[in-house]
Amino acid sequence: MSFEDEVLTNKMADLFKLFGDGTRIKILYCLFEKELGVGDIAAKIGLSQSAVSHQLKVLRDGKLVTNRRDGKVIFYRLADDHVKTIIGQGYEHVTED
Amino acid sequence: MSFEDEVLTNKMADLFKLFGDGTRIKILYCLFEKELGVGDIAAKIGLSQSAVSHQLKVLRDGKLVTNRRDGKVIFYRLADDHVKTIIGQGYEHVTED
DNA sequence: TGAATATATGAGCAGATGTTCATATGTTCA
DNA sequence: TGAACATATGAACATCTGCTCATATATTCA
Repeated sequence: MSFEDEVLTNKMADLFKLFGDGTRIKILYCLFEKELGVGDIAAKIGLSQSAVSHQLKVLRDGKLVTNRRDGKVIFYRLADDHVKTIIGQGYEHVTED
Repeated sequence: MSFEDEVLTNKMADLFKLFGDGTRIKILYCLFEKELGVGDIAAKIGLSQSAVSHQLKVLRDGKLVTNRRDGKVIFYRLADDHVKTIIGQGYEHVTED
């Protein structure tokens, strides 16, 4: 990485910004095992449907999650394995000694 | 990780928050190779001494950097290898295809 | 078609964030 | 000691963020 690459450093900052919020971390962690509907996520983390939906949009725009519709329910899942890897790194750092 | 662990998820979010700003990413990247004084960092990334100093305080409080004084200069360095690892993961994610 | 259910979205607001400007603190050296 | 240099810090300000509330959109099924 060339340090002077303003675009690249900002892209990285924008990526980490997505992980820099408790609600979004919880949403992502919810989806570690299996896809879930919006209502399920909201219930699990104890936030309103609206708040979760707004954050899911942020995560969608950031390409960290994808979704599919099945009837009335829209199921969300993690977009790729980097999400798990990055959260895993954060977890390790935070839980060290 | 127990998902319900509000404290843990917030700690993780606070960690990622540190990486979620272009200026801080640049500062951290500056320090990949060797320790640097505040003035050097400011010059490298093209920001005021004050702005850099403020962000260094944030990084210090977050335990991502440490410093030592040598005469008039205060040298900063990365606190541990997790910093490189986490930025590396972000870099990979951002530069993929 | 119309009611019920699930999700998305826009406006508004309070709190957080990052920069600048001015100034304080700390160190060296003549 | 006092001037010069390096860094830190506080206040002020504009911008960004994440939530709530109200409402729109989409789907199912009687």
